[in-house]
Amino acid sequence: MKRGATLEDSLSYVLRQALRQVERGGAGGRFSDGPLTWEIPKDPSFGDLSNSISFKVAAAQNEPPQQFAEALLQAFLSCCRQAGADEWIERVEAKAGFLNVFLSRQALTQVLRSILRQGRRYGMRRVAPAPAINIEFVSANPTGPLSVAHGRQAAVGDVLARLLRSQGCHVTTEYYLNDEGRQIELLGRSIRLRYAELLGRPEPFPEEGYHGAYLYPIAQECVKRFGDRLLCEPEAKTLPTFIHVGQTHLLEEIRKDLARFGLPFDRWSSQRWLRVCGRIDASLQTLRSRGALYESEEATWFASTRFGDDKDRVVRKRDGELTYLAPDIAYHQWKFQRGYDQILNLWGPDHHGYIGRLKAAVMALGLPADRLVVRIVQLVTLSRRGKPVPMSKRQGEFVTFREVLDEVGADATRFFFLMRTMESHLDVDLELAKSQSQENPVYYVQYAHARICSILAKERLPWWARCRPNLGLLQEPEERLLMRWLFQYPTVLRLSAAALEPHGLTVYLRKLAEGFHVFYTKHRVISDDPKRSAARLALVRATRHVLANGLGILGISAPRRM
RNA sequence: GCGCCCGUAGCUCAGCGGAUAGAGCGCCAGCCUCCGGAGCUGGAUGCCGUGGGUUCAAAUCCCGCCGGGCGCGCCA
Repeated sequence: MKRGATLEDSLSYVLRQALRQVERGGAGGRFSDGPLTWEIPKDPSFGDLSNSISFKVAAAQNEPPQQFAEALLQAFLSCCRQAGADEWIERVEAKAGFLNVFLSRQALTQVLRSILRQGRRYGMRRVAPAPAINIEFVSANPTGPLSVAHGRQAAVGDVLARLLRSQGCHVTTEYYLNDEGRQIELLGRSIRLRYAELLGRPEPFPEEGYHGAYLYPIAQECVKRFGDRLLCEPEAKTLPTFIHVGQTHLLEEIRKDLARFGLPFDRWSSQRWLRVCGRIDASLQTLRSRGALYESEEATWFASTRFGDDKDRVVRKRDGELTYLAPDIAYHQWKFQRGYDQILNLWGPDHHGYIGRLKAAVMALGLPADRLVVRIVQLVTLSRRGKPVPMSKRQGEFVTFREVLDEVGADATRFFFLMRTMESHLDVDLELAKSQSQENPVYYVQYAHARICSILAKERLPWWARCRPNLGLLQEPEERLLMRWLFQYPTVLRLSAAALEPHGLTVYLRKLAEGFHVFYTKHRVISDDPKRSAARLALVRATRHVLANGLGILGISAPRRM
């Protein structure tokens, strides 16, 4: 096996060679140059890896699939021999058109050995040069507490970053701060009104203001720091003070939640900063020089329809103010200028209509728009024992991310947020998520890890057994199945990263934990047979590494005891 | 009206072009002299929303319809 290549990689190489041989004999097209991917059959009776390329080639060559599969099988076997890979394979079958590969015991024990050698590096890839990827997510306005939907975005984005890093990418996580504009001014005014209210001089509260009770502590702070001085001056003059106090406070709360969730952003970008250093004007200038802006009805428009958008968009309003699109264009131009190979944004579903205009802007700037990928993370609903929990409590109040974190805890919250594909609506049953018992899938996985730790703590082996465990002794079906799961881990990481979908990893970890629990129930690890104990301890130790690595990528703790 | 997401077991959802459609929860029946029972074993449950099409092969891809959710501002 080539250094750094997984067993799966090597077998793909061999398969490609075999296909080339068979194709040369036949009349068909060049399938051997196309993508060749192994599937992992759910049913182990179909082998450890399987491939259905024969159907495609056979259809093109007008040949029965099974007949082609049999020819491919012969070529595959001889290529294996040539490549010296035949020791990894117990047997290969051509069945109903599929090519099913059964790994040898040697291959599986080799997997075990590489896990034990690599430890936390198992499953990691190294790519040179490392692609640079920027992921921007959460980016909630500092005008209130994080919502449950933000929490889901936080979990997905963070795990995506870790997954991509595991595949050798250089990832920057980034939070874009809308620290200027109408919403922020509204925040300042809302705080001022609460402040006036606390001082016994209430004024009518506007419909569109921020009604949430979380503004009272901020108003209280203003009272403490400034007394009633801020009411003596005109609103226009004191607004910056209210905004500053409010934004600082709310941003601090957001950071606290994210920190509790184990999520430190690499970079915080600010809209205000973009404006101050002239980047917004500059990018509008670029658009103008490229003829993508025009004036109409006293406003400035971006001709986004020329770049595939449904309609043109205003960037500067009649009153001279910029719309939110202008700074966002500048922000993305700046991200491109920073030289990323891929720029990934995670947005809520309410932003989906916005993708078109942003892509249009990137194209209009002459930037490679295909490097910008926007994924929508769908909404979260909460339930309790199957009954929906209303997300919006009173006016301006909603169930916050923090409340869920308080009730359920960071580990379980993360796991539940990652159990579904990000583009599906997600329902989290709070009672299920926080129950520290039977039915909770988080504990199922963590329990497997803790169980192994407690076994390992009991290890009392003679030195000779510990040094060179004979892994060939692992012959029980449950042992083989467990090794099969361990073998799949790198593939699961690779596929999850490629699909930009973390949830496959949570599904996998449940299966791995199940594989362990089944093995554990059936067989004793530590027995009076030192050789067998040593082999099983090695198996169990490898399992622990993979559980810990997988949980690590999910950002979930792998407890030694529970 | 237009756009996006979703309709799969009683509930929450995997599977997203391949072999007999799966898991968890819930329900029923079992398993601790022995490494952690937060575990394991067995059982019942399905016109994969619907009608067409593409394909050797469709829950999966394409089109129509029905049902649910969310968007569609010179708000962000």
